[in-house]
Amino acid sequence: MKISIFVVDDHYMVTEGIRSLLQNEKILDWMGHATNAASCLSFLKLHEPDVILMDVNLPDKSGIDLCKEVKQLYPSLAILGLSTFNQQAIIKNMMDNGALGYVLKNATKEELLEAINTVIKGKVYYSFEVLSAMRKPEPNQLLITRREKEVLLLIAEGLTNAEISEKLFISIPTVNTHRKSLLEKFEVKNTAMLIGKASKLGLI
Amino acid sequence: MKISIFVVDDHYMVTEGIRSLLQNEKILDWMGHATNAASCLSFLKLHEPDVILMDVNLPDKSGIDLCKEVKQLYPSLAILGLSTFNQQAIIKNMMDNGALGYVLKNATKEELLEAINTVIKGKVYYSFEVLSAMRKPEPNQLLITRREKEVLLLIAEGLTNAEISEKLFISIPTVNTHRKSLLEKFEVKNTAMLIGKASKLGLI
DNA sequence: GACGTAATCATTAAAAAAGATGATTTTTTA
DNA sequence: TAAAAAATCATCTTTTTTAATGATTACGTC
Repeated sequence: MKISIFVVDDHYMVTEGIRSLLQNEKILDWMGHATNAASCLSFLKLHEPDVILMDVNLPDKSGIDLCKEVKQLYPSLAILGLSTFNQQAIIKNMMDNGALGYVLKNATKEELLEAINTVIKGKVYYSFEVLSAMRKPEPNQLLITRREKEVLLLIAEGLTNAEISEKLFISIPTVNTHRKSLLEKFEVKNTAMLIGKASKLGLI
Repeated sequence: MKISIFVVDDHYMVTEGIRSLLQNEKILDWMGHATNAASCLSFLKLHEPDVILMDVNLPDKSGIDLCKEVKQLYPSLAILGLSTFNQQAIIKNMMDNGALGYVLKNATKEELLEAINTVIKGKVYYSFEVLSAMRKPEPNQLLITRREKEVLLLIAEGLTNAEISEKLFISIPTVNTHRKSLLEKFEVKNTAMLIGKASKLGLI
């Protein structure tokens, strides 16, 4: 039986590249592509692919959110995360929200086929490069708590401690505590570095 | 006479997508692709394509630097910038360094062909979306001066005013002045927002 | 139900950044 | 070369952040 594939990516060159790579595989059935989350969801109301290749960055919502939604609506569907970024935070987030695997956009045809064949069986697939990135003993960015992340986002928006404390209904010293934890966990020494690093990691 | 095309992009899916899009165009001659700046330069020692499609983000050096180098070595070569990002700062930078046009990775086949046919004649090409982005009266990010940019980078690295003043051999008040200009030009109210915005714009 | 972590708040002090104004000297550029 | 823009420095004030310590409460997990 054929494996049906659907791709969600806003870059036409990428979807076309994938189509071109996979078109001669007799085991695969190309169902088309969507360029945003909304049209992906519409498509899924009418069709049911076996595997979705899903970009992490979409114009209307993040691939991570879309992944979550799709997985709730169609739990049996296998989702493969797709991105140019090889970053623990993003990858982990994607996997936590239901993706079964993760491949980079510089993956070879062989990697892509292996990924598809792996997730279709319900197993987890990471490409080689992703694995080696995951192994790196990166700082503790992933360990930041819910509250710390809220504070981080507000800092990035330019709010001062006083403003944050108002917005979150907590005291200024508390905001300060979170702020200090963030500096520690990110291993940086001030706000500028914090935002820089968080930005690089795609957290803001 | 055929137009020979060469692509520099580290994402295999993208180069494959472009190849697939262009393969049936009789007027074009596909010369292959490189996945990094170094192999692009090696290739150019042996061959001379008419047009290069060049990604802005390469693993070994930025497309902007590569663009500059290639243009110095082979002035007659037409370079088309290629990126997922539609940002004035990057686009302007690329064009200033010798690119003749700029297309996004979600460009259609028609756009791509038009871009190639335009730059081969020595004319400038912007895709529709790029043009509309350029028209937007974005802040004054592009107008930051050399010195301001230096200061910006050091701020992003986490240096304090005192440290920056030492590094650049200027007084602390001067650093402060630059810092304040940066806040103004970026239309932000503190360091956190500054770094966030600069990061989004790909300046750091 | 004990334990660890997260989240909360407090106090005090030092360091750094931001805001306001003004002024001089280079550099660029029209 | 004259005007405009950039880079430099100064003073002073206010706001904000960072640091150092300590402590209580809430919550989920084993």
